[in-house]
Amino acid sequence: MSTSRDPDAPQPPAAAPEAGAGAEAASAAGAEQLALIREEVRAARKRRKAAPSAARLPVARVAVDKALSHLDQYFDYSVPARLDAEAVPGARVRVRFGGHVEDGRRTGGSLVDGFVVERLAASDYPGPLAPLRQVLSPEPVLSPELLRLSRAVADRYAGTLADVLQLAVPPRHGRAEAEPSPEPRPAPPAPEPGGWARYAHGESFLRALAAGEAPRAVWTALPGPGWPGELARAVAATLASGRGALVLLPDGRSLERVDAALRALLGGGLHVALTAELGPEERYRRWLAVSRGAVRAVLGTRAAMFAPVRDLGLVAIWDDGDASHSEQRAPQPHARDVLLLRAADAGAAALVGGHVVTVEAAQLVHSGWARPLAADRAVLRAAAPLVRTVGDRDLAQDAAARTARLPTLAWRTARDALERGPVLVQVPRRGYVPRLGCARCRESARCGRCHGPLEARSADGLLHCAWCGRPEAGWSCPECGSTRTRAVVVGAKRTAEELGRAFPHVPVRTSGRTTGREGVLATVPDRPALIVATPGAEPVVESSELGGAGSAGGSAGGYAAALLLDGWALLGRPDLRAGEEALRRWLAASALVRPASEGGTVVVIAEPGLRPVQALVRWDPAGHAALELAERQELGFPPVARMASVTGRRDAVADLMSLIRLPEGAEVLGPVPAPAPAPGAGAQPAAHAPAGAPAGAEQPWERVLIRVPLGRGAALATALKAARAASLARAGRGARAATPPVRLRMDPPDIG
DNA sequence: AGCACGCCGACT
DNA sequence: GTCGGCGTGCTC
Repeated sequence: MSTSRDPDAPQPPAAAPEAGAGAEAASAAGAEQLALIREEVRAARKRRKAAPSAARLPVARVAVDKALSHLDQYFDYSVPARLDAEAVPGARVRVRFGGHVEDGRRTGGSLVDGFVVERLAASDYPGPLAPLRQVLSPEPVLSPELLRLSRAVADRYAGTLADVLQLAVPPRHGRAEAEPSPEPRPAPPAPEPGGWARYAHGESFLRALAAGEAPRAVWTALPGPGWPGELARAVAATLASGRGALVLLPDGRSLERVDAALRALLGGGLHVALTAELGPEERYRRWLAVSRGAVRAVLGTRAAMFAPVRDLGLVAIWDDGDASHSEQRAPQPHARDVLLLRAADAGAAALVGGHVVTVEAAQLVHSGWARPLAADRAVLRAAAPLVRTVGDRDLAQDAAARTARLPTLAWRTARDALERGPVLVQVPRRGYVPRLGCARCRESARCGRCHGPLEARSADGLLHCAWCGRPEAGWSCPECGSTRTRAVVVGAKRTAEELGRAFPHVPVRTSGRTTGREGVLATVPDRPALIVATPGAEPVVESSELGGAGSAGGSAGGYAAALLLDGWALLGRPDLRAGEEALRRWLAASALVRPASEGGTVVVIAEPGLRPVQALVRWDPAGHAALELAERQELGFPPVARMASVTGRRDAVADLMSLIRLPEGAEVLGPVPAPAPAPGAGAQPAAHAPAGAPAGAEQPWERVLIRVPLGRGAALATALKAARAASLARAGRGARAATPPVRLRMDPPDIG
């Protein structure tokens, strides 16, 4: 690293004498020379100290890139005159941080990166200011809006600004930065409504976007291949109003579909896609084009949630229930929340869409913040496939199901559909945690006090609550009164092979991370085949418009049928969202099937009486979400309450909990034993104790859940942050080094 | 995280 | 009397 721009860097004096050799070095002459050198160095330092500061606004307030939880604050530095022009607000700088004062001058410390937050005429810091060492680039990458957003996200998630800035500002790439960004293109004309005409308020939503207004909607997308086009038109309408748009997709495949739709609508040059696949240089190039205002529309995966779109007019998220919208790095913000913060800050429109409606989205409607955007029942019926169920009673009477593992109805449906086109078979992924349910009716077994899930944890044979840890001695099913439980889990490893045997003359292909050797397929041709896919990896059927094997009748395209075989595995997950998640995956697969009018049929192997199954049969995701929301309200579950988890070694958790000043109405659940996180999973790698460490050093991990009423989430985050800072400050150095810090998580997704 | 300051035991 | 142990606190 060049030090030419660093005046304080230790440098040899200009006429450094050669080191004396042998005994002569210790002579009086040598000592005299050393003193002379020392004098020279001091004089040089003085000369450098005289380096003038900038005349105007000589102070730079800097957000230092050090994720110390008790140091979440700005630091002021003086701006040397030579850096005056470059040290603009938002610029990346390098400063010396953490040194000490030695006869009036600063030594030691390490160079850290940071961002200039603002330039000031004077600092309120009483001590002498250290100078900025280097301006890495005058590019103002941290705009005031991005800083405001990062601050808000840090506060909401009990994280530090430094952590969020790591997510919000991509690493610099010199070559990309040196290039000019393309000329901004003129705004396109407002688009025709297209598929939005199928929705009750679709056209008015699009008109409002084009008119520069800020409508907010929870969009229940119709089944079929139309939704990428609808998103593209929403973007185009926003661009037409002279504003920018940001659309987040859960994965690269869905992003490519929207990208293609937008290209078909507007041509290229008006938008960019931001995904991890691009690599750092190209990603930074595109990010800069957005930051500089050269491109006003962004399609991206979750890391693009911070994309610095200018004059933000619309934020949109597709399939907000998909787990990949949740950032894995601290402080683990959720893309939906970040987008909603941005919409509120910028006065932008918001579109939360998917085939399913999440409870969080339903709450946006319930609170009046957003309006529902859905099609009338008649339109929906014309677009949706027929959904049929196979429940336990059907299975019990079905000898074929026991041997072939494929119920008769499913087999017949597939056989008939294979005459007309491809058939999708959705099978569960492996690795789901078994959960306890009623042995008779499979209702999930929950704690009588806090409604957490019960688990058979220890050898004492008792059931324990996974949330509050209370043993549940006399559980009985609230539905049917049975007192027996059983693990509710299904494996379907050999589904593909078994199907192959059931349909010997049909090609079988697989799509999925773990399932097949082909990996995840984006598309499959529109011809008879069995496509076995895990949830989220379902390929789209290629459009048969241009030749191909399509029928002459002008088919809408899609699978002729889908078999959803993973019902129990999905519903049996130890998760609050199991029902919503099952419905989400079923709807995602079913939305790829042709309408019932063209013979499209879905068979789901699940009890027809269950709420998500009924919602699938009636294709009523909004109704399902409303019921879920009402139930969460009753039980005090998120998102009606806000929750946080505190995970760490027993002492560390106990210490933090003893220091925290909880907001009013807070409820502490636990602690309960928790698995020690994998080293790579969290922010910091867990320090391994040396082999000879005393046995007491290896403390078990525990987790506490804290639940507060809606509206106290911010207070809870603040309290957690303060408690962690106090805990870190109190812990001795040795203790701090030996114990990995507690992990705080707002809105934990995996609370059972 | 580094790094220095500060206040108590064995040494030239 | 000092050298140095690491407990405690600060870093613009």
